[in-house]
Amino acid sequence: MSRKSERTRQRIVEAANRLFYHKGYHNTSFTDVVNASGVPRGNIYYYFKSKGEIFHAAMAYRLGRIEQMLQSWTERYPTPLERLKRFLDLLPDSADALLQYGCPMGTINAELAKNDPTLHAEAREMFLRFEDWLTDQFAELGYAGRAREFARRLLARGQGISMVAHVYGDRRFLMRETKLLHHWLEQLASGEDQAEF
Amino acid sequence: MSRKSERTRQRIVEAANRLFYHKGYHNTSFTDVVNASGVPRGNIYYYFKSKGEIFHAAMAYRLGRIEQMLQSWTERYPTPLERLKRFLDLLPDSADALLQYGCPMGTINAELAKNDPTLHAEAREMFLRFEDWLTDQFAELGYAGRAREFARRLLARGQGISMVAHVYGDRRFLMRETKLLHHWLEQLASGEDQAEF
DNA sequence: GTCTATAATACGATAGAC
DNA sequence: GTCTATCGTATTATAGAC
Repeated sequence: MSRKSERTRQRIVEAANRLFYHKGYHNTSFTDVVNASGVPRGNIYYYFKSKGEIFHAAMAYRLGRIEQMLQSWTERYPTPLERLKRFLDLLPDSADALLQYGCPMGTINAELAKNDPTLHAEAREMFLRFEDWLTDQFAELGYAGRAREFARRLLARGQGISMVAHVYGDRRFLMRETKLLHHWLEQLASGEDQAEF
Repeated sequence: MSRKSERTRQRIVEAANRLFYHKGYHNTSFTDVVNASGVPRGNIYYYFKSKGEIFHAAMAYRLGRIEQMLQSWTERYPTPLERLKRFLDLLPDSADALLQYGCPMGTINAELAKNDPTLHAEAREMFLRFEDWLTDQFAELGYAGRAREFARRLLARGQGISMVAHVYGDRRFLMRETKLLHHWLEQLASGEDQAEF
């Protein structure tokens, strides 16, 4: 595959990925992808033979970025508390997009979990990567036995905050609730587990 | 409008409402509604002149049921703590549907908030009704100044739990996290606010 | 008010020239 | 590898007989 064709393919993937986030999967048409990517209509079928395959490529692209991000956090921050707090910073850092389109991971999963098991399994992988990484951090923090429980709980808290902030368009809510999660993590790190959350 | 035509109209609304929940709005076709309602094809256009109008009717239907439910809780349970705990019982009570299709209120809002402002405004009304009712209960519990904050937080917690339980298909998570929320409410009712959550 | 037939368009996908 | 023209189907929506 030539360098130019790789770039074309990547243009399609990134355009489709953006549209799937901004409009949802079912509400994104082939024509949308064609227009957004600038690639001639039939040409897309040279790279992907169906809409499902484009989705597959978009999820692979996202997974790569997520893994890259998590790995960079692991390298940059020496303590699990710092890493977990960096994770929480995703919320304020991407507040604009979250308010307008919701969580890129949560909204696509909620849409496809209804009745597209194959596509949903690919979308769910994003959750699993985050969960594994968060589990590692909670374990290193001293909660080995409950690390996965805490990880899943933290994901759910983030999803709830993103969802409600999105539905209400409420930036202050997003910021306020994120602070609460910081407090929780600090309590956990200091050994004061009584809050339980 | 005759009694029969009212029944026909209602059949359409209920079929569409169920489909919007089970498949999502954009993934529900007119043909789906025709098949599910048993009403002849063109006949639907006698009652609704567009898909958007069917959605409007479906949301009005849901809102009526929500208001009916909240009012019955207000009448049946004398204390705000009992009412709030009844609200939490929605999660285990509808666990089967939540695991398969997600929260009926959350998923439709997440889908339409992306880029359908008119339809989204109608879906958001459901959140507002719950929030107002929850706010009343927290106020009566003695947290007048923070009642709306607590109401929105409780909604977000429920949304996060529903979302993650849906994505993972994890019923035990749903049950476990709901218990945590019960503890929170009990702490609030007993005046031990230090947990903050 | 009810129903069938069908229009008009948008959809995902293909064929084939270059 | 690239691009245009177009296919067959599913979509929303209408016309008009009863």
